[in-house]
Amino acid sequence: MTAHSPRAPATAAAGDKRARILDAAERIFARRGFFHARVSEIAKEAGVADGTIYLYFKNKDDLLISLFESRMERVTATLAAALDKVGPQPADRLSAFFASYAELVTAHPALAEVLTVELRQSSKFMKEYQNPRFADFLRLLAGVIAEGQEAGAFDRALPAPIAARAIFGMLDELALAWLLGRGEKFDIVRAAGSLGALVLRGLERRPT
Amino acid sequence: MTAHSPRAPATAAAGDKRARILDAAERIFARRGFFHARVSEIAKEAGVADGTIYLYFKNKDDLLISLFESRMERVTATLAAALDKVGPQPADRLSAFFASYAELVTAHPALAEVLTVELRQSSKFMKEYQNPRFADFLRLLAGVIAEGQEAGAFDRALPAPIAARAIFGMLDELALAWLLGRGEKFDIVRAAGSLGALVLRGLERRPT
Amino acid sequence: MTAHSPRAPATAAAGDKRARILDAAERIFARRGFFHARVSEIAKEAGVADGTIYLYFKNKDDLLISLFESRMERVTATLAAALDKVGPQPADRLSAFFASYAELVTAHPALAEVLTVELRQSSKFMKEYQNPRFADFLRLLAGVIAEGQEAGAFDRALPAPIAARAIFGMLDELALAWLLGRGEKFDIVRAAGSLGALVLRGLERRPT
Amino acid sequence: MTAHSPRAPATAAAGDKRARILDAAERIFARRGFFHARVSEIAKEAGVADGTIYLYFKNKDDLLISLFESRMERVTATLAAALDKVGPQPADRLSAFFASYAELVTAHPALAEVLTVELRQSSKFMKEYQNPRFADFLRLLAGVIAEGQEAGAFDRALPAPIAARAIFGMLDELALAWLLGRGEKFDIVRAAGSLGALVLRGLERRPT
DNA sequence: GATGAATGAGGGTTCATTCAT
DNA sequence: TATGAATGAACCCTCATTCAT
Repeated sequence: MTAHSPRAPATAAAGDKRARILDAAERIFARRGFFHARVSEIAKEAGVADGTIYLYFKNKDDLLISLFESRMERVTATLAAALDKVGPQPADRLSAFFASYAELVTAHPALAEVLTVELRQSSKFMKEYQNPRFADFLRLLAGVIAEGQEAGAFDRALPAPIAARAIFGMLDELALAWLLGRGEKFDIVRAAGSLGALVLRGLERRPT
Repeated sequence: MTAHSPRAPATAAAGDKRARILDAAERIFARRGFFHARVSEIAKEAGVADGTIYLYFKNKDDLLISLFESRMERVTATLAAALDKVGPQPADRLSAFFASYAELVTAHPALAEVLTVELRQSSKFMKEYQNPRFADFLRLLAGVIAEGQEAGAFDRALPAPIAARAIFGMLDELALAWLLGRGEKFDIVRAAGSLGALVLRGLERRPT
Repeated sequence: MTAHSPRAPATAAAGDKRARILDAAERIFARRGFFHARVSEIAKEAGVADGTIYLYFKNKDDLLISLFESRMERVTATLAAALDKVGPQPADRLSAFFASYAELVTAHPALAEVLTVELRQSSKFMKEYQNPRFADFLRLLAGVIAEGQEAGAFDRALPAPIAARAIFGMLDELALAWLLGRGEKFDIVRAAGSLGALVLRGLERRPT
Repeated sequence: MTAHSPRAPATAAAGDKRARILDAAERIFARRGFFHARVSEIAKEAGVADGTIYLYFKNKDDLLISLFESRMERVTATLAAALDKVGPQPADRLSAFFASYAELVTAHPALAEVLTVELRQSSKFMKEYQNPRFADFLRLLAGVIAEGQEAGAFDRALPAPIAARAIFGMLDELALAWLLGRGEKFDIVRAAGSLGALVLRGLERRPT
């Protein structure tokens, strides 16, 4: 967990440099994939020396983890802000989640590619690392569902965390299809809207 | 794919060898991940010499692709067989798909791990390779949905191929959560059942 | 020295097979060079199985040596025959040697390429192997010069074996230039004629 | 050639490193031959890590080509300097060329072995590579002959470039014989002198 | 802090050779 | 004799990481 990264950069330049490396890593990881990405390539893209990366990150794995944490934090914050803008109705909040996620993907495709594809790369990442930022993300989504269940609006058959996980799977796969579907890029925002409606109908309690 | 399999597997043992290598690769890829897996490790697991692998597969990438094709073919065949056993009702067929997928995951966790995680590994795999077996799989699922739409049972708001993709994302993520959730292994078959019901309610046309 | 090659092929087919392998090796060595040539490639070109080559030759090195011996034997025999056709005059004999060598190169470019280039390849060939066939070749040429010296026609300043070696160097380099000079192929027969005349003038004793 | 030498050899030691690798390659190639030489062996001989070689040379082939260029450049410069010391008489200049070449071989046998034997090794080297340094060398020698022809001292029957090539062949073969003739090492300087005289007599125009 | 030349362990792949059939 | 599938030792090269400057 980037224990040795300067958490509180002494100077603005240092803080700037860490961010520049993360930005570069995002582009290179998206373009080449984690394993094919070269540390020297990232350094070049960031405009720093190879060795400089090791002043901010313990190693290449740590760079991926730090990138993931940094971006996932932003994603969760962005979605949380979007949820804050809509009313307390569970249906509205769930719809907003779907819409905001799709907009994020279109606005930041490199980010989406890294989260979608590279997230599953490092065995360290998948098996050892506990991934607290992703847990935060899932908690936000599960919260929306749990609120709906508690309010009596949503069915309780499916535990909220599992429902959240499944919904993330939907959105993630949708993003992947959109990112890789070179020629035939469908309208992901519209598709997310329809999917949101589908899930909503599926969750809503029927009047007996 | 494997353009250059030995001219003619003269003996049964030779024909067996390709399968043994694929089985070994499945286990090693699941255990270590594609990039951390060593070709020599796979050879050892298969009980063949390193060089023998290159008699059946062009290179390590080709081994992954061939493994994926072989297994995805089986998965699609298994699911198709399961669909054949249930009646023509779209709702029954979709439910059967969810249930069978979850059963496959519990019956073949190494296979599931490879399909779930390693599928997204090689950039060659993700970006260059057209992936016809996965297309077959999606076509099977999309077919179930399209039939429901044509029969007037399912809503037409979402194109069947996109719905299929999203449903795959759900199941894939569910499988991943189940596979990696070491301690807290939930009941994936039950969860898939609930998810199937959810999707079904979401898809079904409401009487206005 | 191909001790284990069947010196006296029991059947015509076997003798044929050994010759076919040598012919194939000549073409492949000329095309690819000794080190880049694959034994399996030679086998394919010869229309035999890989293992068959090892029934006739101890190993790849032995194949090169056997090829060299076989061809050098022919070359020496051809040149000796050419010398037999001209009179006993040393000048005529030396001229005939130059002319015949150039004609051999134009008639058998693959052979020339192997002798010219591959001859210098294997360290075994260059340093360990005593090369009796090449010694025969040089002896033939040195003999022509020695006869001239003994007859008082040629100068004795240069020992005949060294003169022979230098003349071979001339012809060998001329052949190499001709073989590799893709576009600008000069007339090697004419050039050899001029060179022969030059050497002749250089060797002839001047009337003081 | 070596397209990617380190950006700027900051220190003298770094500039030295490329030269040390070339020196080591010269010794190892001479000892083992290009194909049997191991890159790790050259690195050890040079006192650098294996990977360091790839900072200065693209690959093993490039190392051979660079070595050849470096050495041939020196050889041509040395011979050109020797020619500058003698007068303008074509005969003197040609004799000086023969003598200087022989002296070079005795002074730098490893260099001579590489130029003589390894030059013909790589098919890339022989067939694809244009070999500008060898062309410079031949041009120097052809220039001496052409000057003699223009001055009316040498016969015009043989084009100067072909004569130069043939003379190189003589000297090259003489060097090879001397290098490999373990026990019976003749006096190459004396032999080159006699050969030079022979060629000179052969080239000189006779008074009719 | 910043640099980037140097390191060297590690691995995918090739291919001469063998041997059961 | 002939085959060709199988072997496995050997090697070139890559690239994450270090450390002297």
